Amino acid sequence: MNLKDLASQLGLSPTTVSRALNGFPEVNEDTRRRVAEAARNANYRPNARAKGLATGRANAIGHVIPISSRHEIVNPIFGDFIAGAGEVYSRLGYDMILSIVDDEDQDRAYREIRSKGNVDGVIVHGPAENDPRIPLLAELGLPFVVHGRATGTTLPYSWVDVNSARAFRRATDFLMDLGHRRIALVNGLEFMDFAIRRRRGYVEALAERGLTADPELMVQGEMTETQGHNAARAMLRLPDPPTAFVTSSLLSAMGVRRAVEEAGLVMGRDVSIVTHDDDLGYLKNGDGEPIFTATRSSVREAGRKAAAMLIDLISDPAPTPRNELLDAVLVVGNSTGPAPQSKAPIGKG
Amino acid sequence: MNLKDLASQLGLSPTTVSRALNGFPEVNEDTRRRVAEAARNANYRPNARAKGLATGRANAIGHVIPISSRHEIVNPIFGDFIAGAGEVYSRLGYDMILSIVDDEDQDRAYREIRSKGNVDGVIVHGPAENDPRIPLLAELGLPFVVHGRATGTTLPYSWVDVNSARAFRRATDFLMDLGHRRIALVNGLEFMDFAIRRRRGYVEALAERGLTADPELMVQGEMTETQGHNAARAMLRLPDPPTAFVTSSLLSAMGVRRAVEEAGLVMGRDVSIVTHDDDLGYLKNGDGEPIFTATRSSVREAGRKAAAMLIDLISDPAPTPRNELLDAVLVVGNSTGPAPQSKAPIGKG
DNA sequence: GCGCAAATTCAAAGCGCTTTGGATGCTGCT
DNA sequence: AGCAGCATCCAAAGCGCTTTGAATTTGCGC
Repeated sequence: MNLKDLASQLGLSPTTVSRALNGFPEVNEDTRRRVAEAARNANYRPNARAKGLATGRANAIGHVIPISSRHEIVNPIFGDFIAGAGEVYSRLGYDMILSIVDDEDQDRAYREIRSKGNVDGVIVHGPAENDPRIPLLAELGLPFVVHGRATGTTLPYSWVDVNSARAFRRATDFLMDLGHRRIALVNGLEFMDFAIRRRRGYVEALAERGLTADPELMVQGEMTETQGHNAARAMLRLPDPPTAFVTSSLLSAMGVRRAVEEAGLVMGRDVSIVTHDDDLGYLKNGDGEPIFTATRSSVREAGRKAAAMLIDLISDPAPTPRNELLDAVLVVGNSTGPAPQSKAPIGKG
Repeated sequence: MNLKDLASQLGLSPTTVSRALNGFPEVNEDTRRRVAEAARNANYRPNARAKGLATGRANAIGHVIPISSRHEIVNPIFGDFIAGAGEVYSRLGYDMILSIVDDEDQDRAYREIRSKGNVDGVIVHGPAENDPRIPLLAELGLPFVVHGRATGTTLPYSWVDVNSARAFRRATDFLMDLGHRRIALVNGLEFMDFAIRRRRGYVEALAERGLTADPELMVQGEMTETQGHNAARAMLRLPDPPTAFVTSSLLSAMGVRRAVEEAGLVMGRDVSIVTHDDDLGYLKNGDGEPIFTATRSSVREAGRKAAAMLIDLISDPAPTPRNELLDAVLVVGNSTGPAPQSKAPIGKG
């Protein structure tokens, strides 16, 4: 069932039917009703490709997921981001096109997307420092919104990001207020922009109180349970072990907790943990009362915001870069408590 | 830069250029080379919409992700499945179109997809018992492959699935071989097909040794850390607590472990755990030696298989249903050991 | 009853590609 | 020389929609 069929079935021209369905003013209200009803009955849906060809708009947004051996980006947060964005897309009649692209092929992939013309814009995931995709997309003239920011980029561009530095500064401050001085950082890979900012927030908070970050207490890596476990186990064996941890993900925090318990210590009493929590659908920080004290910011919400921003950008004839900085809230759970009195570890002065 | 431009730039007709690029035989090899080179230099890429319109094929596969209040399917395994499928798509020149659709709208969504004509086929995710999508898609004549199966469906259809029943039978057998008799099941939601099969495998294994499944030792729910924790905590307080757990996901298993440790018990000695492990990129069951004894089957691999199967199905003019049953392997980690001698719990019985 | 503007409707072109059904030239054979 | 057969190439139609420009109808003031 196509436009022509529908039109001839109604005894109208395709022109009129098209206009009736697309809400143009120059069509009689009676006719419009008739058309709408016939379309509904016939279960008519305009062919997306033809529509796209005719209008020049694809009504679709692209997401390019880099995948590589360097870092496994089949990221737990990706699903939630997509879900948030998807809500907006389906509400506004957009399709979402996903491309899984090898890291080295990114340049080619974006150019191809551009010339294939099946999307009106793209969302950039997981920006790194000086991310080359930003100048590339600007050059290609393809509208885009970055989920995160890219330190070092001078070009203006649109983004939605969490105030990572601020979140980690608050987390660190919170621990210092509780008397902690040896605070470890279990971070994501530090070529990723968010990880850079988180470390900065952590380092600055320490510095403000005259402390310097101890390299032995900072690790970076894939944010997995194992990472947290390995890092914490090693650190807790140091001569002067940390009394608190700041971690970049709930999974890492869970790993830290396991190491804490294996060491015969009690979380929230002997060792405190503050984690960042992306508030994922399937990885909740407890239902109701939080398990971990955390800086929380919903990735799904970020997905919604980014999608809405991009569509806004696309429909604006002379778009100027937009951006939105989301603040994480600090929720207090059972993983934090006052620093243990420094009955200094045995054997230490 | 479009076909016409490229053609006139080469002094050829669009027809010839099209044929040259698409590998038709009736074009001179010299011409073909010239065309190919010019296309490369101009960074020419055929417009996907126009091509689709002309050929009637979309060169895209749809994935409809149901999202609902009933169950949060922003599923941790989804990302990995997509990654696997995406590899195949990009290799074969297909796009992946994701639709996030409200549960109640599924019927409408599939019909819409059908008539919008922007995909050549779809992958069905998370089939439930008697899943209505299967007859619907068959009726619509839209090629599809199911990730999983749908108990109760009589129509033949194509699927890729893990032998869940067998995996859980083996897991249960393994524990019984170690002497366990009180074995709990922490399962996914039992309107999902995989959960039904897992329970069946578990129940059958018990029955084969003359045991009947104790309803008190079976729970179903979202497979989260909290679920595992809550379930295990409750069960470990029973007068006759389980000595072993079979869980449906690594996250649940992590929750069970936490409850075990909170109860002052040792995993692998006092309480054994076998879990199913989807071998996700960011949620590894240890690196190298497994943490948990597990039935392991890569969801990413399943994604690859399903994608390849669907494309195969699409290109076959008279497709007959295909299917592929993957077997999970049992990997032995540190979470299992002989059942403790029944020096019944202190203060009990 | 006439002219003009507003309200409706339509025919046809065009989006960028593929594909059908010829053209055109050339070779080799009779 | 004449023709079949092959290798190449091309013009034009068509995919299903939107949109431009024009035609037709209607309403209204005089």
